[in-house]
Amino acid sequence: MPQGAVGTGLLYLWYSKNMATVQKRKGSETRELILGFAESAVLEKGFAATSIDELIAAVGITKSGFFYHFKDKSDLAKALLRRYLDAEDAILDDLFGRADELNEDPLHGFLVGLKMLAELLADLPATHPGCLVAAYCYQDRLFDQSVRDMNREGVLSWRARFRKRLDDIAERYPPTVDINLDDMADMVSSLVDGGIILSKAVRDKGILPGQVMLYREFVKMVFATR
Amino acid sequence: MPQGAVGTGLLYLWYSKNMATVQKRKGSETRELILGFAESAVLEKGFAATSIDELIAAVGITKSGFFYHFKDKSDLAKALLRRYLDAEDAILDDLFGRADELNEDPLHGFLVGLKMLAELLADLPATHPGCLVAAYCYQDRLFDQSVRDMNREGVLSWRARFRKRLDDIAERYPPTVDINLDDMADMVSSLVDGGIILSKAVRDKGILPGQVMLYREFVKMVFATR
DNA sequence: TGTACATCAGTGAACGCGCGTTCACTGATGTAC
DNA sequence: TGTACATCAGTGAACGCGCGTTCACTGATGTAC
Repeated sequence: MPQGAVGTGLLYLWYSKNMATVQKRKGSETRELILGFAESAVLEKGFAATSIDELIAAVGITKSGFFYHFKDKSDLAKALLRRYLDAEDAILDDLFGRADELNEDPLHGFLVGLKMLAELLADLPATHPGCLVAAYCYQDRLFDQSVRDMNREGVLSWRARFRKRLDDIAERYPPTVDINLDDMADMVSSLVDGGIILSKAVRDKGILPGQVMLYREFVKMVFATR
Repeated sequence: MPQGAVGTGLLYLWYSKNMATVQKRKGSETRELILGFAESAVLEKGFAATSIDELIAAVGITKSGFFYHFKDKSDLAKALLRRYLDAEDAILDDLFGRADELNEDPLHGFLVGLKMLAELLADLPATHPGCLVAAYCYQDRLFDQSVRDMNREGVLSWRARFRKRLDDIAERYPPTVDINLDDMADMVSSLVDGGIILSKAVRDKGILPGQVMLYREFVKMVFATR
């Protein structure tokens, strides 16, 4: 989820280092640059308002150069989401993987992971740049079915990821209340996506990590050892 | 928040009744029609992709007719958000007002209100059409400062609304855990905005009310009478 | 080691369409006297 | 009750700019023999 900021940040860094000296780039590097600028533009203005002209101006190629990398604009949309979903997955795999290594109890591992997630979110330099899934949701009609399906699968993969953890926890710590674990898994996505919106709207980057910490509190109460 | 659906639905109804027989409309009715079509278009495709042409085609006036009602497109954006925020406020006032009448205990009143909110959301004919605040957040750069400020105030008014309730509850039922009540008030917005996104992405209208009911569970646990 | 050809990563010019905005004008209804 | 004027709710035509897309072409690098 924080990939927006991290990825974009790295790209800018790369850009200032490698572009200052004019030199031949590899095609895949240009493609990555386009995707990087496109992602932050889409999160700030939406897909329709992000023009190919502004992307090529930022990257320093001509329009035909763009169409060498993407067959049309909707191909860009697809590549953007694919890249975003993969990056998100990698970050969560890494983060919760590290949390698990530190702790073999499923509940404690999850709580540590949530804390690390909140800290990662709190350490972003500015407010979270946004979630592409959310952005695409609110521009649904712009995309074809394959993109909408990717978006759906993205959400469902988060559900599956956290549902699995909750199942492992529930096995050892029976819930103190009657609760739907799919809903509780979805709650992570809800609070992150909702928290991003609140942080952006209020312009207070603390709100998002605060919401994650509240979820952590909720988990502790649901699986409290009485 | 459900105003999107409810409002739009009513407008369509009005439209089919009153527009079938060609007759002179009052200007304010035309304006409302424009706003209704614009709102659902913006929630489906974003503001930039919503053209004045499509709105006037839907309403049945010429382009100049549009500019009689709105001085430019950004004036439409402003009117859209103003109307949305007011409608949302009215709905919440009404809903929690009714819940309070049924119950004088602040905790029980809140729990009843949350239940009613979840039911209202569950009873929508389709997935929730979306929250304009969230849509605008993800198209930030399209709007001027006054619109961004309206969005901010919208979120903060939800915080104040629910914070007040939580304070009243906490006075009678001391929280069982150490918790930031501002964050807990924001959680309603988070879960509603996040839940809308999940419901839209997964195309399952049950997710949103499910998230509200989880919040209700959380409130019960935080203010549990031991 | 040299040459032939293929692939990669683009360039440059042109295209037409849709967009938001402006301007002079209008016909029906409302109001003042 | 009749007339003069104002306001309301639009119309019609034109504007230029920016957009996504296409097409024929190119110069540098990689690969086969």
